[in-house]
Amino acid sequence: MTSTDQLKTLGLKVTGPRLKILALFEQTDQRHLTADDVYRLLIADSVDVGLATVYRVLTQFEHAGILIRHHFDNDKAVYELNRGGHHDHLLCLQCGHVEEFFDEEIERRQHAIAKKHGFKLAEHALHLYVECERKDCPHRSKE
Amino acid sequence: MTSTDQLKTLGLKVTGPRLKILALFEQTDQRHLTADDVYRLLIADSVDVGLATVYRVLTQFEHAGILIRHHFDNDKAVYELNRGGHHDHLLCLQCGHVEEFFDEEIERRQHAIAKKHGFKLAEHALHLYVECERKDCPHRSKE
DNA sequence: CGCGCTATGATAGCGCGTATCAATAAGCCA
DNA sequence: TGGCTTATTGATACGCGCTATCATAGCGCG
Ligand SMILES: [Mn+2]
Ligand SMILES: [Mn+2]
Ligand SMILES: [Zn+2]
Ligand SMILES: [Zn+2]
Repeated sequence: MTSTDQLKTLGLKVTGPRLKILALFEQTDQRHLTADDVYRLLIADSVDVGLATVYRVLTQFEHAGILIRHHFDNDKAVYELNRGGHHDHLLCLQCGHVEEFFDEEIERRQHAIAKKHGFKLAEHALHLYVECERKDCPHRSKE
Repeated sequence: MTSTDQLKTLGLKVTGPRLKILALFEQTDQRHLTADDVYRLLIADSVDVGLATVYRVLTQFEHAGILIRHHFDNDKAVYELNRGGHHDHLLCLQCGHVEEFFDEEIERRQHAIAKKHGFKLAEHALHLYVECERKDCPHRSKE
């Protein structure tokens, strides 16, 4: 399905900013982007967009299920394309490198724990903060 | 060990605000407090303290290992007394009720996952967001 | 005590994100 | 297609949590 159709299906008007932001997430190799990342990348690509619009569209896309928002332990939220498969994150404290993982058993136990306490698990956040073993961190990219 | 001795041992001057804040965490039944919670509780107890001091002391206590800071998925950080045993948190989305748990197997797997990816686990955050089963949430207290 | 230096508290500032509001443009219908 | 209605955009002001600044107060030590 084309991006235009995808927006229409969700009842969102097909506008320049929405198409550009969606295209950005589909094309970039950086999976996890902050609002400011998106804004800068668009500006650098000569797309004249406002920061407020970026924030609004990201929120709309999140509510529409196109994007997923995460709040790692820094001050800014990051978004990534919702590719359907749930995963959790491992983050290097030195360089900020982000890696994804999924552990069936941990997922199972989370549900069991919630149930044992008399609740129904709605969502969860599992963030593993790690340190590169070597002094010269192998993951030097910003991300 | 008395609170005064505890502060001295840590190389912190024994001051009114520090003693009062420490006493507050040791006495209150609310385990997890925001900076503003602490500020309001002290003011309500006729302790004349500044908000900036509360923020500073909480940070110092965290670095000293007296307190632990958490960032649940709202905008403000919460602190709790470091009672030695690690635990993770389960949070009700309806009423904000917080419950603590510890799962040996999940802890083990977190280390294994970090290792498998070539890192050493430094810390982690595991937050289970749940919904009360009943419409009339059983946990109506604020926290 | 009395001195040096840290701690305090009022307040200004900072960063991320949201609300406001006038101008613009998407979608729809004739 | 041309106009009309209404959602969207973008510049900017604002809110909130927290930190920096700086003059004053008070802790600790001789
Ligand atoms: Mn991811
Ligand atoms: Mn706790
Ligand atoms: Zn998970
Ligand atoms: Zn844990």
